[in-house]
Amino acid sequence: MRREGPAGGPAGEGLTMEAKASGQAAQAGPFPLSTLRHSVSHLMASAVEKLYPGAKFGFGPAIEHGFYYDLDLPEPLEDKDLRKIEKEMARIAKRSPKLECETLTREQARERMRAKGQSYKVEAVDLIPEGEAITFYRHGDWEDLCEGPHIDRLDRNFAFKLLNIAGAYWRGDEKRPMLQRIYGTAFWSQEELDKHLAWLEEIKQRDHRKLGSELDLFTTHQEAGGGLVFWHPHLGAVRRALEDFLAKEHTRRGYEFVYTPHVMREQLFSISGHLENYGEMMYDSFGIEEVKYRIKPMNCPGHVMIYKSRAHSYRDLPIRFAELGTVYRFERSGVLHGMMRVRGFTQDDAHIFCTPDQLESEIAGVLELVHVVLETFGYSYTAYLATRPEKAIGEPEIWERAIAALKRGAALRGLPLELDEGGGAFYGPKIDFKIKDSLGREWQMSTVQCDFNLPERFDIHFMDSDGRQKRPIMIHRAILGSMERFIGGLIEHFGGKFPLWCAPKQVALIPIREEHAPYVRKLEALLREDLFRVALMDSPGHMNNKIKDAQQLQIPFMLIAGDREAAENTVAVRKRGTREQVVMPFDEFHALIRKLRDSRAISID
RNA sequence: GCUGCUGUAGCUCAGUGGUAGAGCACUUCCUUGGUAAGGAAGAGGCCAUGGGUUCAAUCCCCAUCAGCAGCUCCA
Repeated sequence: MRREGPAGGPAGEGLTMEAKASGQAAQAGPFPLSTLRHSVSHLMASAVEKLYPGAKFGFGPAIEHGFYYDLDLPEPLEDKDLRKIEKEMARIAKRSPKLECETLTREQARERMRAKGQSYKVEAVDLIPEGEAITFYRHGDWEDLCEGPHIDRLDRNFAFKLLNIAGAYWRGDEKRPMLQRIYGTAFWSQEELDKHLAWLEEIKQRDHRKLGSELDLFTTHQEAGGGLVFWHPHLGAVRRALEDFLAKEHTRRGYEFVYTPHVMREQLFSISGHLENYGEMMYDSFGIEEVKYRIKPMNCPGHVMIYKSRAHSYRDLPIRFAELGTVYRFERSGVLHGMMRVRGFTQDDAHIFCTPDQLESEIAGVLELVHVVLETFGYSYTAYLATRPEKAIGEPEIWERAIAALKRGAALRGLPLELDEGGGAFYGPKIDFKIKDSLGREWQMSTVQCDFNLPERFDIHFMDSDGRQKRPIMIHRAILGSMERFIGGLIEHFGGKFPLWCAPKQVALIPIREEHAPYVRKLEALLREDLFRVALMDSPGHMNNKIKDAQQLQIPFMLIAGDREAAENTVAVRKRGTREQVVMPFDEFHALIRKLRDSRAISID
């Protein structure tokens, strides 16, 4: 899933100084929030110039949750410099609050920027389209080439904070110089700023890498290599629960599970077009008895092999092959990120081979499954239609047919589609889903892709009712995307508080004294027999300590048992995140959690 | 890959140009406790790896590996 990062993800990196912020926050001020933020980025730039004479400026737009400014400075900035800059900003806002606008001709603008040695700005002047006004905004003795608009005065009431420093290529091009980017944010009130900072803090607390170590979920290892995830038993349990759920939903919808090799002859990927179009993502070949092999970056060729293994009648179609297929892709070291961006991952992949007539209803079927699965986790979503990218195979007419089929499939489900121009896979167009998590962040995961090309390349066919060999169509689709990315996202979505059905441990058993251990061990046996995952905390030690441990591990239910409970066959039940306990017969508790589990309830209340 | 930063006990982190500490976790003993941390003792480190500078390097320099904030690119 693509991370539309909250901590200053580039909402709109323009070639102009235009603020493209969504301005999602309530507009409590006299100007739109994005206008305020854009003005504060100017204020920041002027403070930087004061503190670091000779600074050169790039772009400094407002973005989704704040603003940034790209700067070329002789020295690298440190975090503590941000506080210094903030102080200087406050001073400038008080001393020269008035923002004024001036319109210049292109030549004047170029000359003025050249005179100041602002080489990036000189370039920026030429990026302004013909016929558009070229304006400068000034406060005090600092001015910036900028389209505006801005707030009128910098001494209005607002609150701001500079957040972090990072490198950013000039104009987003990795072949160009790297500038220093300062991210910050601003609001019309201190309360709103505080709320935003609390949100950022919550994101930090829920970071899957942090929870991953606190809850003993997964690790990566320097000695094993970056981007390779080791799933510990706790996360293994989560994955197992998801896989069981998926297997049921797929079987119910006529999918059949297959298993294909992880390495295959290089030639296969040459036929499929992967080598040519996806080669830079693939690991080098290696020889087996003089023949070149590759680790697979995708599962499709393997599924085609199975399809090709015999002749098919139109009566066989659609054929739906599903596989939790593990693939390996080269990712540059700097992009690796916990479980979210890795080099080896498992897709909940499937390929549907169908006739042209079946295409739309099959697409609609996939969309239905996507809905059922995402709903189970409480995700809302938006669907995007991704069209032909620059690097693509297949004739444009074929692409048009596929796009039309996706549109009609979505229409069958009444699913509205946003457009993602040029975002398709090299072999066909697709519908991608962006989900919104409990912190309001958007991620990309599910995908449905139409493919007229692989059937052609592998020359697969079916015998139609008219006695002619025809070409089937392939639909590639993944619901979760990758287990790694999806479950990494789930950790953050739930903040480690998994629903009962997929929680690593579902019930903690805590005897009050050691002599109550046999009773809780008896309960453990009953629960395990019913396939519950139980944390039996019967080692010597104090009850309070065990309660603390169980709470910290976010175990949904704690059962505490002493003399009374053992005598009456009851349990004192304490729910995750609460301090109250309810005593009930064990059987009643058992029935309760069975219902919660089997209904895959999101909440344990 | 690029820019900047980081790597000390299983985890979170102190610290020093003369080869190391805390809390939690772990082990053992004591404690028998009714809803978030009982007490004591012990064990645990080639200070990421490889080079260099130095009488001497965990500390300074270089490279490599891994991580962090981003950029670029993606499930």
